Amino acid sequence: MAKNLLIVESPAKAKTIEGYLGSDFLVKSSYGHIRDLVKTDDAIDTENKFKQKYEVPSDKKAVVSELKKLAKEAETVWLASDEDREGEAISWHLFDTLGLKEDKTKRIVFHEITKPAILKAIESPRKIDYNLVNAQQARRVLDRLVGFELSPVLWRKVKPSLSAGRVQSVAVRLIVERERDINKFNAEASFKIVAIFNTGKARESFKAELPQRFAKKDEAEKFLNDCIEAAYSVTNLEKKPAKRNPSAPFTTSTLQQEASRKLGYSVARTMQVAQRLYEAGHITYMRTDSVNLSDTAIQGAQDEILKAYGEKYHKKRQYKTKSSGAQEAHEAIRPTYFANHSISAEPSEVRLYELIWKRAIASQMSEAEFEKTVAKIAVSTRNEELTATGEIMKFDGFLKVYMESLDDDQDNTLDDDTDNTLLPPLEVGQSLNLTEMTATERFSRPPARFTEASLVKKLEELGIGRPSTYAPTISTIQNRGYVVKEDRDGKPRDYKVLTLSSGSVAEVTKTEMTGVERNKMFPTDIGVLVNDFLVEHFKGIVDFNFTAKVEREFDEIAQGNKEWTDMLENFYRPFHHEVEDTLENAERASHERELGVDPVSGKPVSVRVGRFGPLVQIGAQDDEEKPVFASLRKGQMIETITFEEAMELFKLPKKVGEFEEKEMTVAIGRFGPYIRHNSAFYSLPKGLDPLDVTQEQAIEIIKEKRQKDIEKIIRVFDENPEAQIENGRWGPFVRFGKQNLKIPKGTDVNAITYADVLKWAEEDPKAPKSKTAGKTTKSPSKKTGAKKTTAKKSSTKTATKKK
DNA sequence: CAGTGAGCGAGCTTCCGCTTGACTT
Repeated sequence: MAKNLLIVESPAKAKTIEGYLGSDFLVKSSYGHIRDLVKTDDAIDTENKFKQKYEVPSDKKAVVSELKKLAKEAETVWLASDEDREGEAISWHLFDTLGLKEDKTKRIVFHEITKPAILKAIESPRKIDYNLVNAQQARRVLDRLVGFELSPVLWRKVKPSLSAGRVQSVAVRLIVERERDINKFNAEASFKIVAIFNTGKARESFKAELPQRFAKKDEAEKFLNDCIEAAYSVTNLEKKPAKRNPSAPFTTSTLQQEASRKLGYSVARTMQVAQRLYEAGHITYMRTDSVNLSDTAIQGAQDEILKAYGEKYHKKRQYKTKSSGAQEAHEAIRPTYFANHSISAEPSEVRLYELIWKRAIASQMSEAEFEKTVAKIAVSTRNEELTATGEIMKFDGFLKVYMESLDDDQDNTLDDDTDNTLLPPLEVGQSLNLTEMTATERFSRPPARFTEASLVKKLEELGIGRPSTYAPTISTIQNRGYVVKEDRDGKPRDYKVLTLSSGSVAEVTKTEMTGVERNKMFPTDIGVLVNDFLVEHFKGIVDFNFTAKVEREFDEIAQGNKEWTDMLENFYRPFHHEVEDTLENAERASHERELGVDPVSGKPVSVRVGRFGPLVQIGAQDDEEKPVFASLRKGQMIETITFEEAMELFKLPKKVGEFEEKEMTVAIGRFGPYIRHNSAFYSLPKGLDPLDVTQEQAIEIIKEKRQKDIEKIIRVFDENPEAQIENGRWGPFVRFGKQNLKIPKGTDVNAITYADVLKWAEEDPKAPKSKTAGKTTKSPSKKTGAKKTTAKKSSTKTATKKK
């Protein structure tokens, strides 16, 4: 048996480290935390120094008993969890739960998984740092108290099953407030002047712009008119060098942002793919807030850059973290081997790997060098000067491999399409010919809505949440129904363009789409309702600086300058008082709004959140005649819907006639307007107003859809017409009655036999097999099905609950 | 004795951070 048992948090890490150490060491993983507060309300005794009740959750029982056994057999147990607050607590929980002995236990730490780093760590073991452990307990207890006292307030005052917490409630607040900022934003129009000049020589035309804009069309028109007779000349030429530095290698948050911008991945997808890369040994750990690279990594990157691009492209760089809450227990995210420019894996993994490789390599490369030229151009009839800028790259440096994308909101002042292109050779005093000049009406832009990734960025800036929780938090606030991620169509908007060419000024009106959104975060009515309630009654908790404030106190605890129970005492007493006070005195939260009076019935029209979501209602609850209801549609909210929009909702669903002796109904659903006929759904073509659909049009749409469905069928099996091969959205699949079957990779579609279909149908996990057989459980909840292996545990749990 | 108001029933939901599978859709 091994003399030494070394415990780390991640099994992939354990495997790597085992390779570095000799056979004297057995390396195992705790799979993160092994203990947590019990789920019940008595987990913390607030009257008795916040004494906690911990338990080993059922899915950790096996790990704990194995570690216990191995620890007993080992001479020395090395606790090698991460070097941060949570890691220290994991070590302490292991020490306590496994029943380790003080003299047989050593605590070690390392920030990078390299052989020298580990050997060095083993040479300098220490004891568990109980100040750090206490800081973690304070964090854990505070989060539980906040979450488990606030949530029940919401159940009572808003709706059951809702949740609130230090992190999620602030995330929702950010989205709600951004939405309000956008709603109250007034776009201001101004006219932007762009001129195209030429020097008289072929292919030597370029663009210049007036730095200032005109607020009024008249002013812009006057400028263009003044320019008809004007002469133009270069008054000033300035050339200056510019440099651009590469970004630091990825952290969890920056990886999520770039994968979102460049690859269109959700934050959850990014983490899933990164996890696979990590487990396959392609990249270092993906949950990190550090931009630091190990010495071996810096050397590895240097070797690769010298080999692939030459010395001129290399520059050794050390990065420092910007976010204050960072705990830096790991390295930055980087490829394990810089020599692998790419890997062979699933396409999603390859793309993410290449992104990580490029970013890490670029971070050790030299800066890109530019020469920027700014030319000022005088207009003889006006005082203003036009500006032309050109930029040429003198040396590409890191741009040879990597160029970071910009956020939408990094350029939100005014619509802009300044492209820095090449200028022809110019001289001061040189006169220029005007090819064309335009004055285009542009509008100031509202603040950008959050994407999942830009929300993560904001949370990180505020020090809220950790790398391991960004993705789950984003999921939670969507699962609770506080926010939705969706597309919005936007509205057309007219703008004017004045053009001066061939000596006269002409005006045209053009149309652009505004407010088009893709994959953005929008608050729901329930999200707004909960947020406003929390902001009104628990301002301190949903304050953007709350986390930063308590983090400072956690740091003091970690340094041994503060008692963790004192800190909690100071926080909890007033907080709990607010909870009690709110439960007792606060009104039920409601956002009911009266919109007006229905001209037909003379009854009031109002909007509110109902059992199944936001609704409009004509008539009052206590009327003799029952009120009429309609649900709000995608994009409509209680706060902003108008009387006219609300009344429109009652016009649908609408019958549009009969076809094949069945009624046709037009309505708007989750995916847009549709016709329902004989329990089948037919989408309306874009641009057709559902209110205008005639019987003839509806029949036409149904027939067209049927025809298209027929065209999708590749083959029908002779043995059974219910079985057919169809062309689907992602390629061919087999339709077998109500089952949709995947065709296994590499199968020749033409060679599929009916026997194959029967076999696949049998193997299909979704197959509607004999469900009723054998299952006699009284509570058919999701959990009972999922936890077959832990039947024992659930029985003990119910037993403890009874007492 | 009838009507009214208050309380109870009986079980559920929920936090944040650290880790992977094992599930279903």
